[in-house]
Amino acid sequence: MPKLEDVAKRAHLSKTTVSRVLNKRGYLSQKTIDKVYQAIEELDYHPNVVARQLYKNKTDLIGILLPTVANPFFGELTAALEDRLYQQGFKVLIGNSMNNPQKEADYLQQLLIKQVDGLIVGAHNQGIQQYRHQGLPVVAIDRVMNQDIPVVASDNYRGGQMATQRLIEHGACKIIHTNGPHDLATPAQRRRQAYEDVMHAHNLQPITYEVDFNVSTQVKDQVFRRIFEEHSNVEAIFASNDTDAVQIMQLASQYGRHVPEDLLVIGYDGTKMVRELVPQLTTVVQPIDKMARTAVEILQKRLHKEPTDKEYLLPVTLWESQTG
Amino acid sequence: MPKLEDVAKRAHLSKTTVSRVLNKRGYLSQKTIDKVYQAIEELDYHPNVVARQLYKNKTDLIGILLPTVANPFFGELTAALEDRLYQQGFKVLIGNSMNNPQKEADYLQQLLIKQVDGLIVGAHNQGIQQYRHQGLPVVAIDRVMNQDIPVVASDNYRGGQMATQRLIEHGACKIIHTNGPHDLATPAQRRRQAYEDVMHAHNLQPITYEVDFNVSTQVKDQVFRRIFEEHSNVEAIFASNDTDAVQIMQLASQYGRHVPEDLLVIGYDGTKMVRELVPQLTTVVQPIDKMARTAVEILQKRLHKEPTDKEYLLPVTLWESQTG
DNA sequence: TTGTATGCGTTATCAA
DNA sequence: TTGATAACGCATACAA
Repeated sequence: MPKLEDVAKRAHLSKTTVSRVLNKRGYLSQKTIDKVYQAIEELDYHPNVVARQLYKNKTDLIGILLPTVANPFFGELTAALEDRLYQQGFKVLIGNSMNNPQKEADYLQQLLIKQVDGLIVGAHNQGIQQYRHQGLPVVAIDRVMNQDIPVVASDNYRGGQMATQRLIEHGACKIIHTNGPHDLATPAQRRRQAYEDVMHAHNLQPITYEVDFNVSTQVKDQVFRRIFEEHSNVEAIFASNDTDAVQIMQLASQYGRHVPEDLLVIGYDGTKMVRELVPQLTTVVQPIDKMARTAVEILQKRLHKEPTDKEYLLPVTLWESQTG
Repeated sequence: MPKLEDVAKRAHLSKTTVSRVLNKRGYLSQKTIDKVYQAIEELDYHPNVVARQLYKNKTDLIGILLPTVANPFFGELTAALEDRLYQQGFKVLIGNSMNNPQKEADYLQQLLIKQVDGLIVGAHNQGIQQYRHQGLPVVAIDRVMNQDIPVVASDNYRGGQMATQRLIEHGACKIIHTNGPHDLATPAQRRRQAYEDVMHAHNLQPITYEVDFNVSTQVKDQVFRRIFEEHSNVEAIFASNDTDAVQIMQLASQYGRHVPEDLLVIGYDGTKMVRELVPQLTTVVQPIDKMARTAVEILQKRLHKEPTDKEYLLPVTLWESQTG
C-alpha cells in the first residue's frame, strides 16, 4: 500500500505539498498539482482513512443499534437512516442486538469508544444503563433511555387512539390489545394508555396481553393462543405490530374465526413491505422516513453541540383497509 | 477523553506498562496491574480504537454492500451476516446502493481504502468494474464479479428446475418467467436457463420477461401488466422473487384471475418474513443462514490468504404451498 | 509556493 | 519487571 510519502518521492515533492493537493488547501502551482495527481495515478494511491481519523479525531461513522434488520420496520428504518446519513457524509456501523443484552452491552462498550462519532439506538433490551457515557452524541428511536438522550418516536398515543376508536366504531366491544412488557420504558406504552383511555371513555374494559418483542414466533404463539382460549368472545385485537397482527389472524382461523366478519384486527407500523405483502391489513402507519430524517437531524445538532428538545413526536396515519 | 498517558501518570507508571496491562503482555507485578486498573477505573479510560487500528493496520470491520436492507431477503441476509461476523470479532459497515450506481462506486472507493478489512458484496448495479482492486478480500453473494472473487449463491439452476417442474406437474403449459436483465451477469440467470431447459424438455415455449431488480414497484407494475395483456392465456408465472410474486398475484385479481384456480404463481427467496406474512405462497427457499455462514467462512479464508473455490452453490428447498 | 517538524493514541522493540 | 523511543499514515503550524 503506497502512502503519502511514496507519492511525495515519486513527484519529487514533500508530504506536505501532496497532502495540500489532496485536501485542496493553500496556494499550489498547477504544475505541482499535475505532478501529484500523476504520481497518485501511477502508484494507485489512496489515502489511509484510519490515519486521517486519528488525526481529525473523528470517524464519520455513525452506529445504529437496533434489534434486527430482518424485521421490516427496522429494516426500512435502517435503510432510511443509512440513506440520510450517507447524504450527510457518514457511513453506518450496524449492531443487531435482538435477544442478546450481552451483545447490546458489548456493542455499546465498543462503540462508545471513539469508534463512531454518534449513535442511533432503538434496541429494546432491558437492564442496560450504560448509555450515560458522556461525550458521545446519542439519539434514541422509539425507546426511552435517560434524560439527556433525545427520543424520536411516532405519536404512539394518537396511534393507539385511532386504532381503538376505529375498532369501536366498527362495532367491537370486547377489544384486546397486545403490547410490550409494561416495565419496559418505551413510547409504545402510550399506545396502551391511549387504548385504555378510549376504552374507559366508552365504558369498555381494557385487556392488555404483554408480549416481549425480542421473542421467537413460537413463544408468541403461546401468548396469542391464550387470547383466544381465555377470551373466546373477543371481537377485535389491536396488535403491537404488523407481524404480530398477521400471526394473530392466522391463529384466529385455527380457532374458526374469520377476519373481518368474525374478528377485527389492526396492526402497527405499516411498513411499505407489509402493506405490499398484506394490503388487506388495517394498520397504523409510522412515518419511517420522517423518523429517520428527524433522527439524523437531531444527531447533527448533538454533534454540533446545539441544543435539542427531549422528544420529537411524528404524526401517524391510518392505513384503512379490510381487517379492522 | 483520557488517554494512555493520563492513566500512566495517575498510576505513576509509563505508557508502556499500562499498555502491557491492557494487552496482558509480558511480566507484570500484581501490584502494578492493580494500580493500572484502578487508574483506568478512576479516569473512566477507554482505549482509542482508531489509534489501535492505525498501528495494527486492520480495523476488524467488514463492509456489506447490498441493494437495500429494506428488502426482506437482504434484510435477513444482513442480519445473518452480522451475526456471524460479530461472533468472529468483526463489526459491520453497511452500504445500500439500490438504484444508485454512483453510490455503489463511492462506497467501493471509500471502503477499499483500508477502512474495512474485507467486503461482502451483493449489490446489483451494472457497469462497476472497480472490484479489481487488489489487496482487499472480497466475497460476492449471488453476483458474479470478476474471476478472482469467490461467489456464494443458492443453487439457482436447481431452484429454476424445481419451480418449473412443479408448475408443469400441476398442469400448466403456458408458463411465464420473470428475471433480471439478461445482460446482468448474475447466478440468477441460471434459473432462466433451468426454466428454459425444462420447458423445452416438455415441448413448451419459454417466455421470459425482464425486470430490473433495482426499480420501483410502479415501474414493475407496467411490466407485469404487459404479461397479462400480451398473454391473456397465461396459466402460471415463475417470478424472480417473492415480492414480485405477490405483486403479480395482486395484479392478477385485477385481471379477473384467481390464484391458484385460474393462475399458478411460484416465487423465489422464501424468507422467513414472507413465509410468515404470505404462507400460502409457493416459493423456492434460499438457505440464507447457510449462505451467510459460507460467505463469512470464505471471507476468513481470504483474510488468511488461504485458497478458496470460485463458487459455492448451496441447496434450495421448495416451500410447497397453495399458489403454485 | 513549498518544506520541516510535530502530534493524533496506540503498540512494540530494545535497553535498563 | 519496567521505561524511553520509534513507528503506524496523515494533516497542520510554522518556517523558508
